[in-house]
Amino acid sequence: MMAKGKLSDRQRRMLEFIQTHGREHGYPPSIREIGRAVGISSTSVVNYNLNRLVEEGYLDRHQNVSRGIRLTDKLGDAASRLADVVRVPLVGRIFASEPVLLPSTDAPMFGADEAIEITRGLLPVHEGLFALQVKGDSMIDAMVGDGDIVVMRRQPDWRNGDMVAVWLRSKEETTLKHIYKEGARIRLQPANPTMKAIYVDDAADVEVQGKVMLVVRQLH
Amino acid sequence: MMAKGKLSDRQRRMLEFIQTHGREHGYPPSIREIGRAVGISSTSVVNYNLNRLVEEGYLDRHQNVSRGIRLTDKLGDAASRLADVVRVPLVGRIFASEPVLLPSTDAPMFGADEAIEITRGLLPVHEGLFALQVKGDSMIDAMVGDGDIVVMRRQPDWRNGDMVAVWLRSKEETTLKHIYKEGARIRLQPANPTMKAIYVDDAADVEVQGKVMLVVRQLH
DNA sequence: ATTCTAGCGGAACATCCGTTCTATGTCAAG
DNA sequence: CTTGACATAGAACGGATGTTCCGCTAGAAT
Repeated sequence: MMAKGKLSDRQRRMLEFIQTHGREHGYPPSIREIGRAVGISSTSVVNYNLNRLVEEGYLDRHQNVSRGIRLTDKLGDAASRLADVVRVPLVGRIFASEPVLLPSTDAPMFGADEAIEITRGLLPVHEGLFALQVKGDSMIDAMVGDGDIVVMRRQPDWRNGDMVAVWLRSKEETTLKHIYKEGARIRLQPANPTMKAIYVDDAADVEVQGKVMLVVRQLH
Repeated sequence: MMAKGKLSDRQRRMLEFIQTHGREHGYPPSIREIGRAVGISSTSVVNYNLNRLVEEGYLDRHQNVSRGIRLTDKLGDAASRLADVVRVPLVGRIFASEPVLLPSTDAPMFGADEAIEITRGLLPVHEGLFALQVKGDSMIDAMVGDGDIVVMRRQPDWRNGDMVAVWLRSKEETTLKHIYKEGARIRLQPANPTMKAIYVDDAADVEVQGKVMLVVRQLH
């Protein structure tokens, strides 16, 4: 006998199929389609197990409605919750030796064939974002390595402690640093606590290109 | 006459209804439901306008399938691209001084109330994943800082060059390193190229806890 | 042994639903 | 005015789909 709260193998496969079918087709499967997929010849058996899944809280059903099935979020299935994503254009690369290439227009994604998708929950803001891929090992003091993707927000203003991409005019160099205003001068603090800060006397020498919101490193 | 590429008021309302219906019920509306919602008595008229919307690229339709409608992303609707998300349980924290806390069961998300959502495109695999938040600055040689989130895959085997979380039995220490087998001994290479590798003579001394797939750093 | 329940299979049924056909009206082009 | 494309309405048809009923089996409970 099947213990309460447990799912049979068939029921697990049914859930998985409903999940997959919804993702691939945009609508739920019919009873007969479910039966065909998991190897049940009788529609009444599919119906029976669907009702069991409703009892266990995995499904909602609408009576007398074709494909009237909805997955609940009991499985933690992403498709059932409104976790939508933000599409961030990948506008280029970032070197130490060049200023940040800012997106030329504010028109979102216009002509940007490359982009990465980030779930909304990972980002505090969702507008004015763009992404750059770091080239080379020059940003190691910011704990950012070769190939890492930096998601930034285009904004000229900043607050103490923000991590920003700055272009140092005198050095002709782009770096990622935490920025602090200390009286007349500006302190640029590496994220790596074992490294020392840089002090800039002339505030006009630092050009803030954007505020870093997220760093993503993909390992293969 | 209706200009090419333009939508009539009816068609706009149809699109909006299909969108809303999908969000509220989990499945698309039938032709008659659409007609009722936008004030069309004839099913053939709804059918006609649906085909027009397909021509304009707003819809996909499956023939002879009830509710066989899917919205394309032409409207920029987030709901149409909300399926590509993987939910990764955030099972704990990772210290240098303790072994990695592995998820006790393989049952997905069991009891894990905390989780992060990652878009599928960012991860090469979507199973057996769990996430840990790094506590402290002890992983700086892996370019991983305090508060960073490490997404790992539970797997005992590894290949040369993989970045893995290892527990060094003799040192009683957890680190994140690139791992290489060099003859009898094992080389553990920090991600930071300015730092030196560690060599372990006894292969039994290293216990691979998981393979690192992704590192995410959120700046506030 | 008997009873009861969970689970399965098959068939019949009513309805839901997409498709198709015919008819009507509108409006601009000829 | 005539023509033709476009849009709409209504009705009918057939297949798709959910529901229900009956019978069967295996195993646990009595």
